[in-house]
Amino acid sequence: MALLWRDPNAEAVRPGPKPGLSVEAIVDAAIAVADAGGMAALSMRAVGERLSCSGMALYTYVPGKAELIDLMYDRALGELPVHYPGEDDEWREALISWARDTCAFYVRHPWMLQVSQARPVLGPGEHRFLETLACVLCRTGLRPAVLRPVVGTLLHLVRGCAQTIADARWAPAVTGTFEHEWWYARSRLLAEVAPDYAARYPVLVWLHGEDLEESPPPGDASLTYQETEARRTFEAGLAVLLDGVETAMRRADLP
Amino acid sequence: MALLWRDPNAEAVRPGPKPGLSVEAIVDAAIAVADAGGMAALSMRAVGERLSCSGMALYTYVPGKAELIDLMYDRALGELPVHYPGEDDEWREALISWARDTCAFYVRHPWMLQVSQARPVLGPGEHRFLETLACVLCRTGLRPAVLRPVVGTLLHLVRGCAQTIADARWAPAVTGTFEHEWWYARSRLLAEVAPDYAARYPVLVWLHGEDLEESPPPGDASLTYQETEARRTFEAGLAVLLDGVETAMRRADLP
DNA sequence: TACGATACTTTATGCTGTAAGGAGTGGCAA
DNA sequence: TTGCCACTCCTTACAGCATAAAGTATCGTA
Repeated sequence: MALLWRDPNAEAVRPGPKPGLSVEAIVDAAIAVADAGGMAALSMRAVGERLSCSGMALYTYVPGKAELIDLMYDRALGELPVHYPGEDDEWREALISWARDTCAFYVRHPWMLQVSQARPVLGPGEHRFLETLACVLCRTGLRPAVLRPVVGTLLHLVRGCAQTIADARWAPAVTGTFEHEWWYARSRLLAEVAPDYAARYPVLVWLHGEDLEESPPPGDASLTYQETEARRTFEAGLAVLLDGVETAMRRADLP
Repeated sequence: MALLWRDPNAEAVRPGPKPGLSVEAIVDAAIAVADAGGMAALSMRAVGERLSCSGMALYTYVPGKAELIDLMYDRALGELPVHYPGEDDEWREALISWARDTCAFYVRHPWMLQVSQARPVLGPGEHRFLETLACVLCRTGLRPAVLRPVVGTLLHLVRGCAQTIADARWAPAVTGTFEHEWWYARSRLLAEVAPDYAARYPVLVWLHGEDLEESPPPGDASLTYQETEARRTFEAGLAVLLDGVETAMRRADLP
């Protein structure tokens, strides 16, 4: 896709009325729409409205919605940092920083998680993004064949956690109820409809402690229980994963 | 949601014409539609067509599309196995079996991955599913506080890999091109549009070897390159993660 | 000045979920 | 037996979606 790799400065003088818009402006507006209302709110009309023109006007600059989404995807990735400095033996700290930045990024732009990876976008933004991760990972000294699955696993963890956090934040807006109200109503309904709960799911009850029955535990009051739990999963899961990478390094006789 | 926990055998005799449909039949038909055409093809009219009735007839049995999706989600989870036998010290094998079954399940029903987790469904199917995983994990002897993030991380890995595999399988149907054609066209385009590729992304080139330039490596010919890579990520990523769990067990002075 | 390319609009088509209202069915009380 | 009415299912309608097609306004250039 030539649009992805186009040079924004190359402008040809052509007959006809001056363009009132630009691909850049359209992509930015589309990102703003998707950030505010999610992928579901991203319609050509909505983007056009933000730019004070009809939805059809966009088709002059962009072939269709699919291509616009590709452009949004690649452009948004550009806001991520590129360098994670540090010595080779500090790869773990760098990787944790990378993961936190990337997770926060996906939470900021949850619609990114709904872009199909069926045919990777292959734009400069995605390449830059993967190059950054590869740079950090190659400090471990592991071979490409070992690192490649680690790349995928890290991405799955980061994206999964970001998805959960984003879902938790959207929930009140979508369902119209706050978490504690919903939680209270559901647990009461559950006790009514499945009175033998503790007997049917003993291990689950053990695993979650009393969470399903009592109110959310104290913590950062600005975060929902779901989000707190998702962040715990992120930090602890990342630590477990990196422990596994260290095991692989030990097996390969690396420091 | 009482519909989720309803007893299918409890039938009340009521006036009026005999119902020609049932919630079960509708949910099954909806699952079949979504399996065949993805979440995008799941419309009330499409489900009605499969049952030889209008889309509006479904509203007699189900309050709306959202509730139907919840029912589909919970019912589909019922087809997963519940028991993963073995001694306590064979938890690793059991967990790998669980992960493979679950990944294959999500690949069979990719629409499951698009069901929002904003407000968990809380039906019997989901509880059974999580109880199964908890049963396998508690064999490690680790404490709930340690295991809970492992549950989340495992789910993220399995779902992420399944998503990638499902995307790879859908790609030809959606884009109309086979993987090798698409790959060939894109790499030619890439070389044209970014001639300095190897200089701009040196570490990425190192990480992927010559993948971006040569044809897919030999392997199971029935699988696409993308899917092969996704399966490698799954197996190797799972191994790394379980190595990390073993590290945690060693720290806790467990066998 | 006239041409023709470009920018943008309006209109139309066929999808979507679902609200509203109408027609037919059949168990039960009178 | 008759009438009632809860119930099932249908048709119609509406707003919103992507986008194809056609029409109009603008402006560099011959």
